[in-house]
Amino acid sequence: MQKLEKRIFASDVNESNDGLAGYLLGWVHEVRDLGALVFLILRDITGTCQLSLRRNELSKESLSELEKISKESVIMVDGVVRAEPKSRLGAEVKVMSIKVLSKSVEPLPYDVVGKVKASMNTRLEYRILDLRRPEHRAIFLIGDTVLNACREYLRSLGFVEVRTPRIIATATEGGASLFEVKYFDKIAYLAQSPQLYKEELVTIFERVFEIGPFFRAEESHTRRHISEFTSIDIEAAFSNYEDVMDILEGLIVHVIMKVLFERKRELELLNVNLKVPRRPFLRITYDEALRELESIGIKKKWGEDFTTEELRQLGRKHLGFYFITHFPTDSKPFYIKPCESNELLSESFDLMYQWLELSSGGTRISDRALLERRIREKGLNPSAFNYHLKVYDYGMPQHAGWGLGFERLLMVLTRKTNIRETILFPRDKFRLMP
RNA sequence: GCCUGGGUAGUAUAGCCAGGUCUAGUAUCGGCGGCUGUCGCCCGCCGGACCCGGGUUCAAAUCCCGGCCCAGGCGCCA
Repeated sequence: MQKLEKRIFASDVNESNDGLAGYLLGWVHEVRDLGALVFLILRDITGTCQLSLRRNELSKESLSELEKISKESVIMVDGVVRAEPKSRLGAEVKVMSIKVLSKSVEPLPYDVVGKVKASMNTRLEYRILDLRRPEHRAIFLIGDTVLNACREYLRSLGFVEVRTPRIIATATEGGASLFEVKYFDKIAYLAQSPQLYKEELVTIFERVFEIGPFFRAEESHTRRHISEFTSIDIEAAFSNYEDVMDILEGLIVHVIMKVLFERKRELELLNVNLKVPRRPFLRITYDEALRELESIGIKKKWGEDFTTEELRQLGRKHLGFYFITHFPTDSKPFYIKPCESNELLSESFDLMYQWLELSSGGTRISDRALLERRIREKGLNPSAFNYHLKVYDYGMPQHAGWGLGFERLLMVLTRKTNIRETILFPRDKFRLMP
């Protein structure tokens, strides 16, 4: 087949390109065979477009290629873009020749067009077909913009991107929920957070961030938990919880503006009407949240973390993004700094979107003696943290930071209610494949 | 870890509670045929399924027990 020199993308197939000649590459999304006239919907990275083929105008070779066509086959066609009022899209490609580059099997185990519903299990079993649906692919195109916008924003504030180990010798935040791995003749663990490393690294770079996968061996089986997730983490020297809350707010706003600008088409595909939230985000304290719950008849013992039902109630009241601050010190990990005015409270916060926890952070303890005390109070063994504690002897500035769940943020931005939809290949207690 | 619900063609479902009329219905899908403007094309014919094992019963997709698998909720967390 002779190839015209210019590749035309699906998004080029519109009225203003009437007369444009070239070739198209992509996957057969749909086939509508009317006999003498055949319509194919072609899908490429830019979207879908319609191809029209008249059997009596095709060569013998192209006709035999056309007989091989099946949904999801990879094809190449030569053709011309035509403004076409008879097509609802206003334009189509009049095909001169067609070649099947890679034939797909029939029947496919999964309906890419979406005429028939698929269960979450089927979708994940055939994830690579599931992702071919434009509205599923759109989630990850938005995700790409989110990651880019995060890097752009944090670097603009002087943060340095770092990479810390995924394979660690001991727990960072308590003993539970770690995956064991065989490490030569030793037992090691998969990191559940970069917490201690990023704190140490502020003594080198002052401001660091890391975007990467972390692992939690939680028994959770819910729509918002997976065992391998992506965390966006920052840590900043000479800063407290309020400083990093401002950064988090600014990041969310920047990300949303960027997504609105770069991913209009994807947002439309997902039918999402995204709005830039107004700053500053609402901030309520733990004690205020407790009073709000009490006013609707939920009495809660002071000191405990919120249950899911309580968060749902708070989320009903506070739509959109908001912070809950000043959690009881004992409900937080050992490295969170207690308030100087009241040691029972901590300089901590969670960023919420309605009832979903997106991020949690705070001012960290920068004094070694206090940190050791808190480790002990948490029932952990300080000697397990020897390497970390030593760092506090070498000049440790006040610092603060947070960790933001990337997939959860993506859930919020794409209005998805199951986190498995916002990660390409989810891992949970029951799923290790594909 | 605890609790709840579910498993019927490739996919998604009806049927199950109240066992027989289920030779298991429908949609999509696949095969064949027809169709020159479809756009979730349409029309006709054909094809394909009761998770596994045991039990109850004259009779089991349906009831009971065990197993496997899946979905969701709680606690915990991002």
